[in-house]
Amino acid sequence: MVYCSDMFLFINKTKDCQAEACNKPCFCWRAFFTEKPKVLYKPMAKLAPRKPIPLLENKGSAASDQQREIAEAEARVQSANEVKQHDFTAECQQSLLAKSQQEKRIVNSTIVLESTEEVAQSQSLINTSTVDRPSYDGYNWRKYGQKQVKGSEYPRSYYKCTHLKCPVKKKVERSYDGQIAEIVYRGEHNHPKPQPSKRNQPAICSDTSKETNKSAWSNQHPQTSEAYICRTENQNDVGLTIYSASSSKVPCFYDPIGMHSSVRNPGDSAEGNKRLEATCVEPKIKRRKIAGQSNGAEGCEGKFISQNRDSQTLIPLTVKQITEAFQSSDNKTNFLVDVNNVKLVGILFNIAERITDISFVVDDGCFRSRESPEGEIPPVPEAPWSGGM
DNA sequence: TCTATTTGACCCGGG
DNA sequence: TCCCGGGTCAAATAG
Ligand SMILES: [Zn+2]
Repeated sequence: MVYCSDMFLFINKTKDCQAEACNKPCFCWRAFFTEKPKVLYKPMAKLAPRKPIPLLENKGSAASDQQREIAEAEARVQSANEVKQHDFTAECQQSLLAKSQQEKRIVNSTIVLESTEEVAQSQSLINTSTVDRPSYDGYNWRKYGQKQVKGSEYPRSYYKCTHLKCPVKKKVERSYDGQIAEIVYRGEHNHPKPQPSKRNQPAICSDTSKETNKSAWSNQHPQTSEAYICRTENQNDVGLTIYSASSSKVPCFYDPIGMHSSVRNPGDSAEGNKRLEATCVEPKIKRRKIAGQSNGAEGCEGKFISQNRDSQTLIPLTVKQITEAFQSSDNKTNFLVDVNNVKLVGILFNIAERITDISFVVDDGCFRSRESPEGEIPPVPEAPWSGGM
């Protein structure tokens, strides 16, 4: 098995387990890979090159590449959601819709792994080329603010989709070393992904400004209904970063920054229909005048504040949660993960040097793989360490 | 000249 | 009512 280095493995909780025989709170999970961001956050102003860089142009500085990677990571997060849409059965989709209001949070941590290409298939949506070509998330974003949030040690950046009238926004928190601390998407795009035109790609800000640069655009993916992207549900997406070593058989995990391990679950209520609240944007009067608070502007701009709004979040998962990992057979590597006190046995299937699938065994013994039809419970693969889970 | 980012000020809901 | 803090605006700035 060949491990791809610097990749993130995101594990998404897609829905609650509905197997009849299962009374326990287990879930269905699906995973996807993304590259591990390495860029350092540089709070410096005006460092970001605004000019979009033609795809493929990047072969340049490592720094650029790193930046791109971060962006891609984000993109994948979002794309994963798309993927999700495809993979699920109608039933699942309904389930998702039910929760659509909830914020989507994805956690990640680091692990090692291989093939960057990831599970590519599913993700083909996004990336496609192994080569860089950042696809970011395929949408164009404009940064409209940055702020140091109180509870967070990292600055939070605010982005808006640049598409006309598209209400989608995203908040990105990134650690100084480039780790994605959290990404939250709100709303759903009301337009298809923009075509990858080298020109005119509004900075895809995937990150703090400086990184914005070079973006190569991507979007290659089939259109997939992006309409669903943000509406997906999960509040508990968890991600693992797999780190790795090129050919080692056993992944070695490490924790670059001692990341956050908190997996936050928005309170989420599932109800609520996801209609984006229309924001009535009225011409606002300029606010920035003198300190005197002027009468409030009269615009009533709806805010997507509640957690039931569509959104997604990326949260790092500490490596501690990956309690064990090792290769069990020719094309499988197992690892044990502890997510919210739920023990998951992850199995990375690797065929032809490509990771083709990942499945998890929840502590209740139910086994779910991305493609597993609802209710079907494939035999539980035996985990080498099963004795001590 | 144009466009995107930076960044401090402002808005506004919650406590 | 005041204060706090997250989110947003928009002038200034940079490329
Ligand atoms: Zn959009």
